[in-house]
Amino acid sequence: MPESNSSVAPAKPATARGQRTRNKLLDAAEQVFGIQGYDRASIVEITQLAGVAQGTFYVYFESKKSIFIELVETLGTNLRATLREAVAGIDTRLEVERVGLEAFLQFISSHEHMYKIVRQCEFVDEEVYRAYYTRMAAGYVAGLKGAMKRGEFRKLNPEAVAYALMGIFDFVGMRWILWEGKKPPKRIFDDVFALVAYGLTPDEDPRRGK
Amino acid sequence: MPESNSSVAPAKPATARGQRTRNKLLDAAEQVFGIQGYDRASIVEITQLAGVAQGTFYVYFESKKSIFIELVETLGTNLRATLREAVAGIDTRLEVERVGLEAFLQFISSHEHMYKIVRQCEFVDEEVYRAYYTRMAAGYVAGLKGAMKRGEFRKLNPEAVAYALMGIFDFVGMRWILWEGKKPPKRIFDDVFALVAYGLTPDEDPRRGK
Amino acid sequence: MPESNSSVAPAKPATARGQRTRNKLLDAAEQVFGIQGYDRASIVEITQLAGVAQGTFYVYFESKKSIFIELVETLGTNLRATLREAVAGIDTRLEVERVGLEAFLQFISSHEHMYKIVRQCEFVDEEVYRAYYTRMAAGYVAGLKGAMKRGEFRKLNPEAVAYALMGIFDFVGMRWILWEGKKPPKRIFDDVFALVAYGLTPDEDPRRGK
Amino acid sequence: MPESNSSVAPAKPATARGQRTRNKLLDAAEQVFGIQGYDRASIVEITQLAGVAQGTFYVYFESKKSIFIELVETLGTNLRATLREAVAGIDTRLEVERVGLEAFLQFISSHEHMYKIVRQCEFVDEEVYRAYYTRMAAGYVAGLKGAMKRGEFRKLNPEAVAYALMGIFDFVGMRWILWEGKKPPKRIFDDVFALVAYGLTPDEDPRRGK
DNA sequence: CATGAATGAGATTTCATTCAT
DNA sequence: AATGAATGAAATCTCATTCAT
Repeated sequence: MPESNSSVAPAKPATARGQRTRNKLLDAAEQVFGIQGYDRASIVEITQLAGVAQGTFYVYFESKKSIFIELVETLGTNLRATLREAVAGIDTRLEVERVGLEAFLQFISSHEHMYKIVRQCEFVDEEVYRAYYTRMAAGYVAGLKGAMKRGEFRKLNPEAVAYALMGIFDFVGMRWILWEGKKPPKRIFDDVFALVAYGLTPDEDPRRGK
Repeated sequence: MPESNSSVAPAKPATARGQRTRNKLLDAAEQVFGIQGYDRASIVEITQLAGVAQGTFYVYFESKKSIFIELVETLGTNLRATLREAVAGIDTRLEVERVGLEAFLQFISSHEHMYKIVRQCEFVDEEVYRAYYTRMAAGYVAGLKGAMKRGEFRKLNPEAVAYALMGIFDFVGMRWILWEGKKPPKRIFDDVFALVAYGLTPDEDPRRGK
Repeated sequence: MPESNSSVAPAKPATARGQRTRNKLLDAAEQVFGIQGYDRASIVEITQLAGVAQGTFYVYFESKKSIFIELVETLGTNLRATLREAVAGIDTRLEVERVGLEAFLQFISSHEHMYKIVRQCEFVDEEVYRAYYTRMAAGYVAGLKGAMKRGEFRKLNPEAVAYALMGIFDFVGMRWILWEGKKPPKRIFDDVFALVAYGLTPDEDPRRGK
Repeated sequence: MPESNSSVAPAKPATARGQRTRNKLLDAAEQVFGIQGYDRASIVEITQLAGVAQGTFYVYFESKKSIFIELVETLGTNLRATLREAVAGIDTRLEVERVGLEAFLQFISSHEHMYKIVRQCEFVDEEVYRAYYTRMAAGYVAGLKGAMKRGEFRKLNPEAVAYALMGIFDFVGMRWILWEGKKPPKRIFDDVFALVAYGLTPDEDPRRGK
């Protein structure tokens, strides 16, 4: 596996046609990485699925690794944006959590490969992998701090809570969406959320429960 | 002269010397798979670390995949046994959870590679990967059902709760043990556990909290 | 990072340069398989003789086996075509046999490796091996039937005769061309042919003998 | 494939037990070489089929090649002896041929692997391979010369005839016994023999035909 | 006599990447 | 911008053979 040495870093495409080709490659890569995993995925397969020649790949991407990382980062950015938009305008934090969970499950339902892609990233570039969760956690922490200060949530270490919540969402998503192939039934969703709600809101909070 | 008929499935070693060699290989494999991940790990590296010749590997294991799977299954079995022993004799379920979390974090602290190994398994053999969590979940579910029946825990779907708890433990372990390199500070541990405790125990339960 | 999904079946070369490379490989393979036999032949040796890099082989052929089979089938097709052309226009069947034997010996004289290649095929792909002789026999049978119906040849089971003739030619070719390195002297050729002629033509046939 | 260097050439077994083990290995080797061919056959497989440990092989045989050659030579010797015995006491040469063909087909019927073993030999040790046919041919030549001198057979080059006959027998054996799995039907046998008979015996010979 | 552990050379195959066109 | 031929390093796996017990 020669490490690129000379060769200029590919520039962004200048023409619309170039832009299109680049996107075809990204889409194909999402499929292939999602199904085969990073190491088993091959550039040939990606280019074939994209319908271009092998050499074309290196017109747009520096390496296999670089397209993978771009993919992970794009997915992360999109997921966070989706969540932000989903909860915009909601005024109780607990409701934010409910809608957030809902939106998260929805997002991974329609990006079936994202799970595997993100997880593979741990082995491809640890830094990028951590950044993915670190940024996600940062978003949570901000929201949680506010809710704790306002007394909506118990006063607990916000980072601990953030990772706990991400863990719950991740595993529930894996169990039902990845393995079952569909979003969890309402009964499961409600119970997961109840656990979260009781865990987060102070006993005396009248709004608690649903 | 390859293109063989799958040759001969390696038998268990007949002598103590053989047993020793096999173990050296397993130990080396745990290191190498843990550091490099399945695909990047190479048999050469494993045998070098084990201090045997390359061909010796195939005296004891059928393939790279087979030693990996043996490793994952052994780790799973050991972890479950450790947890079982840790909580034996404890009579309140909440305390079981606390001790269980403690033991889990302890276990992965001393098997630093287990995390990555288990996660890689998703890409190596999906069935084995699912079995790992399915069995773990089954253990939880049994305990949770009892606690719910006795009124110690809220009545929620036990499988949902099992995966939620595994998710919490997994992510907290990742964040502190994997990334930080040490067990989470008491403050974090307590807050994670508080979240779980409030989430699980009914409001009126006098034993709740710590 | 092997353990792939059979990757991509090599397409026919798109450029003249590619076609040239593919042919160089086929030529080299004929030499190497002919001298070493299938199993002892190695891809390295073939590519070295062809003057290309090892990986280039797999640009044009799926596997060692596939190039070998292509070789056998090509040889069979060429031999049959050569025989067909050699006897075209000849009107007595006995003369056809004489010219055919001549042409056969000539063909293997100038394809010194063909013998060993075809024989190895029995161990590489039995079906291809049988097809080689089955097709050859079919050609014979057609001609023999006609000659028998016209009374030129004795009425004998045509398939039996076809295999007997192929056996004679094969063994005579082996004894003189393969082992001696040159075509059998006239005296041998004539006696072999006499045996065939007397065996095939009815006693009263005035044209019999030479 | 290391070539043996030191290590003493294995002596013939001293005990009856040793003799038994050696024979078990030879029998197993006949099976394995016959089914897999020389190169694909492995010592492990032979020893497993023989029910002994891998190392035991080298107590009795110097190498893979040496057991193979012993096998070929034994088969050749046995075949020739069988033919000799079958035709002993027969006084017309044509009848000798008929009975010889019969006996040949019978022999290979009951040594199903012999065909492939002998053919593989061409690629293992050319000298042994030629000796196999050379000796067989020598037997024929002797008999043919006599028959020709006595006027029983046409005067043709005896070696040419010998190889032609061996070719016929070989190919007929291949077509019916190897491929069909049973001896050729009487009709085929008779026609093959008729071809031979008419080819060999002078026209005026009153005994000709059947 | 017999065993089974150990070796290491060698074989096929894959694939990211480069480059001339 | 796009192509497809070519490369060569590296990976997994096989197996004849040796050796200590």
